[in-house]
Amino acid sequence: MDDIARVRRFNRTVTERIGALDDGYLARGRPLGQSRLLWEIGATNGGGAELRALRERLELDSGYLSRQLRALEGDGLVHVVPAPDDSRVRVARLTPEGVEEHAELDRSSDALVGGILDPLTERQRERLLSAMDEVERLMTASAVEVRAVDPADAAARASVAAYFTELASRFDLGFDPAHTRPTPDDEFREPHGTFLVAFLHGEPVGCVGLKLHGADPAEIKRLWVAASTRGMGLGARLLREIEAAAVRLGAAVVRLDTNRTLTEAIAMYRSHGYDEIPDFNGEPYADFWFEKRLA
Amino acid sequence: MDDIARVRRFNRTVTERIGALDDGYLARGRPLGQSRLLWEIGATNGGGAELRALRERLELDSGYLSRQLRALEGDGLVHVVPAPDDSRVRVARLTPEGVEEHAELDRSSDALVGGILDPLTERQRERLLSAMDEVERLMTASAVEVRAVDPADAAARASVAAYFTELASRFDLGFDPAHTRPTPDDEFREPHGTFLVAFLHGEPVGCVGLKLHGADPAEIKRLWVAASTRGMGLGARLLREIEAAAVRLGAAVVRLDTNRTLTEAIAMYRSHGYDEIPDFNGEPYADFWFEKRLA
DNA sequence: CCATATCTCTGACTCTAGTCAGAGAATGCT
DNA sequence: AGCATTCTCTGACTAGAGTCAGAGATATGG
Repeated sequence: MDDIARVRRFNRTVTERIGALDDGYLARGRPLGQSRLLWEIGATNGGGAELRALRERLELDSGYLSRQLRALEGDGLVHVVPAPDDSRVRVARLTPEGVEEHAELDRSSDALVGGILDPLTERQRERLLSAMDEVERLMTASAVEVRAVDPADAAARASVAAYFTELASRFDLGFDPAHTRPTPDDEFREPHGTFLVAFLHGEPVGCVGLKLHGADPAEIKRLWVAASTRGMGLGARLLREIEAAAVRLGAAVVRLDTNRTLTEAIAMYRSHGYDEIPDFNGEPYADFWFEKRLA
Repeated sequence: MDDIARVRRFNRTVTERIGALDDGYLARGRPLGQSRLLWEIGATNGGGAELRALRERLELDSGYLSRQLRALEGDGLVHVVPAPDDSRVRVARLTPEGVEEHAELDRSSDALVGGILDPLTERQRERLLSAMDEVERLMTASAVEVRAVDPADAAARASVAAYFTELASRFDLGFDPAHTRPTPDDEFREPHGTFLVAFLHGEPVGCVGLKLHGADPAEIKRLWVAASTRGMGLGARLLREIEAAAVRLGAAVVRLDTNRTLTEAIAMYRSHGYDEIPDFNGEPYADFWFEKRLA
């Protein structure tokens, strides 16, 4: 059976079995939209959910949301009050009955999941759960989109900031960006270089920069993968894409430096054809230097 | 993370990624219901689809179906003609434009599946597909429902017929039900015994019978699993459930006979605590006899 | 041949989801 | 203080999905 048929078959079985779950049972005699909303309000811990945040998250029309809330208020499950600091903004909060109803949704969703797991033996269940984890991880990985972004762009800035924070927590001696060799934005812009950011659901979850040095080898810098998306091969993907960009921009060889505490990265460089070379840039925080000749 | 959270997480990722597929793109500017219908008509090979069959399969109201078909007819994608043999029945058939549109749906669905697979490396893709197969198999397994059924019931008859057909094709010397020791329905009815059938989507996909012999060991017979549902542990499940039924009906020991060509069954009996014993019933088609003491 | 059942179609509904254009209140900016 | 902006709400819609009660045509069993 070919790949596409396998995916379709998976699709059919899964939606039939799990789709029924969401639609039928979570509704509990109430329109699905209202249940979803109730769920989402209940998921925001503590002080209630701002309407504008709900609208954003569920992508609802403001009029539509308003009406849905009124229906839930009518059922006594929710009450909507002005936000304390800004009384244009309103906040939805579950009433005690709403909390109870939310818990009930929770329970019936649990029961439905149980309906899938219960008929299986312990071993089958364990295999199903691992396979689900694998599908979930790989489908998430395939939802990641990598694209070139201006280094001054908010997503690029956020990625680099996260990268520096990560270094500070991992390096034995901490990390201070001021002590590293600085890279002006322009060096990560074409034609001097490029900067790639990986997005998942619009959030940056990884980055990598490339800096050309004329006829000398180009330099790969700022390779970062968010903790939440590790183990999905995203590092390797960023490396592949930045190598492709390097080729496109005319580099025949790429180099990079790294710290001895970044063991996964070091292993990855080695397994992707990078050879260790002597210090080529005097970077104070580096312990290893690598080089790869591109096809 | 507990099991239920794992399933929910899986659920969220999968429906987001694959649900978008069905809804958004398969619609192609046409209401989803009509696309589904078009798809289903196209899926029936050759002579078109009888409306009553469509109604059954898609669980549609007859008025609703009628209107949907009219809309598709209006778009020139389908034409509906009376069935040649019974002109109360009508048959929907794709027009050449309908065939083209169906192929287009097919292609765009392929493209969306491609969108999931393409960003992955060859190895990741292979892992995703195997994990999908595993999820699909185990979720199908968990959708199987086993219940006691009267041996004269259509589902029981169909199961036993399928079982005999299977035996005929596997035994070296064929199989003729007339030559085996017959079992009147009543012996598979409580209090003399019981008969379990496994259903998947309402279709019988397995069965097993139990025949009590007073203080002597009870006998397990007619253990069958449809070819389409092998490798899901359904045989073991039927065995477990019939053993439980035996205990409930007061049997302390169960016995069974089997033919040497049924190697998977023999392996299963051994691994489920059955010990080989001498011929206890003189069944002409049997080569092995097993016994198990129940807890 | 007649009564009954089967199958499809039409008309008349209901519900849910969702969109769009403002109105009105509160806030922020200058 | 005055004006633009932000946020929520109301009214007035549209469209899809689905239900229900027959009507009309055709088959079938006695």
